Amino acid sequence: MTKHNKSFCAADLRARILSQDIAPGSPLDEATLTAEYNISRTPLREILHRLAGGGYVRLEENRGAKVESMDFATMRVFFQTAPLVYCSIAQQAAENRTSRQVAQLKDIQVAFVAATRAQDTQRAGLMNHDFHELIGEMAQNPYLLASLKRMLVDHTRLGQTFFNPQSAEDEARVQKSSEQHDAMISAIEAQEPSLAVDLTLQHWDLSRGQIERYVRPDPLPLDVISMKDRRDAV
Amino acid sequence: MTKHNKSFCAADLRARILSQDIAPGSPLDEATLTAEYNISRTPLREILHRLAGGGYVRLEENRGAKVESMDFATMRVFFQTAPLVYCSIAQQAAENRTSRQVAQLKDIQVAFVAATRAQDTQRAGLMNHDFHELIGEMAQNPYLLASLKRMLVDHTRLGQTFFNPQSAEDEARVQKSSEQHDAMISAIEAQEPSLAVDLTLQHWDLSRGQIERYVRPDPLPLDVISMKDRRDAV
DNA sequence: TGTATGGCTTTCGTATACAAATTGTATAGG
DNA sequence: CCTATACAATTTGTATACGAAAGCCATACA
Repeated sequence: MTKHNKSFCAADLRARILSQDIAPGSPLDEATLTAEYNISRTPLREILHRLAGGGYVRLEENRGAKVESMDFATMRVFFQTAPLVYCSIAQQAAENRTSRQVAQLKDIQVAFVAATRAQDTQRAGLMNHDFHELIGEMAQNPYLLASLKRMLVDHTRLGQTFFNPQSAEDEARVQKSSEQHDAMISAIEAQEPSLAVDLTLQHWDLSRGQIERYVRPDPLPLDVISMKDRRDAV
Repeated sequence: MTKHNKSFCAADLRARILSQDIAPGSPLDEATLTAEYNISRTPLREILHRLAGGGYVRLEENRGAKVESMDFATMRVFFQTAPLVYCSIAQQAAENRTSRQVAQLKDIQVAFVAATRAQDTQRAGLMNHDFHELIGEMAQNPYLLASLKRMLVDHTRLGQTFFNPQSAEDEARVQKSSEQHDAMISAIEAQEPSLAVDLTLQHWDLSRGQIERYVRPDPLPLDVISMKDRRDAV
């Protein structure tokens, strides 16, 4: 580790934030990071500013950098806005994609499938992220791309549990997600915007369900700490 | 000029880019700017990175910073996307605005009207920019806000001629634009989303017409250099 | 016992010096 | 006369040292 420490640091921080390896709200101490990645503070601060521009990090004057956190108000807005942005992007991606980009997308999908097969949750999440980000670039729309990228930061963090299947149903959903990716690639390659939009909506529904299950999981079994017993104990 | 040189530099560069005082595509030389604003290269580079994050500036590795340029492909996308983003923002602004923000918006509108009265084209453009950016913040939607901000950078640059009226009709349009602002403030304050959307569409149509007139102006009069004479001359 | 104030530590912001990379130019060879 | 290559000059990228601001803790006073 001598020369491309800077780009490695940037990519690694991004990956660690997306995978929640660094939790939302965590402070990012400059001294610690410079020691960890063996770069000096100047390039590190440039990286932090870039990550801040992309919505990964929040900078506060004289108070350092923190990983951007998600409150409930933002989550509500996230669910409101996602279909609009994702579908608009999908439509334009199908219209404007280049064949070179389609080839790239297929490569990413191969890597994504490999990661899910290998149970590499973190890499699967990152490859899924890159998959959707590349669709965003296919749309050739720098304005909506800005929205999409910001949404994906939060989406990837929220969906981190998705690629860590705990049950047979979970595994079936990951499989279905992968199949939807394949269908989206076909629709985009064939330049069929309305089909791409339909598939995107289905993909969103699947992902939304998973996030909802994560946010509102099954309650703890009542017979372990029964409400009645607790009332008696007080 | 001793201490807040940095924030001044950031604000001034932003204003000069938005007003096309620094033309799209212009190189931003570090040495020149550090001398001009009397700050050192480290904070200047941070400013350039921030401006790059906002879509004002493009950074290329080892090749410095240039003002972001607009090609024809992007302009086409701009016209496609603006109604969607502006209307979505307007609707949510009317739903989610705080009364503090409404007060701020009125202040900006006062400054905007004053600038148009004073024929201060550059300041009018900037106040118009801030007006629409604040509406973006009212929407409380960080995802769409990213799109809006990027659109406004290009919109403000394209519309730079708008507030420099050359004819009675031009002046009437500026007046109408200002009245539309007032109506938008009312709709947002009264929390009437659908009215806000209607007004936004009208405002967009007015602005779009002005941009189209700017991009495709009246041709030069043919009797100055007649086509016939030119053919004979060759 | 609670609060306010003082210095003390830690962390962030800026300047400057140095290293690396790119571009322009001049010269030699075809 | 054109082209290629090497060297010089300019410009960008990085490291480090110094200055400034914020947070913390202890102590003193109400």
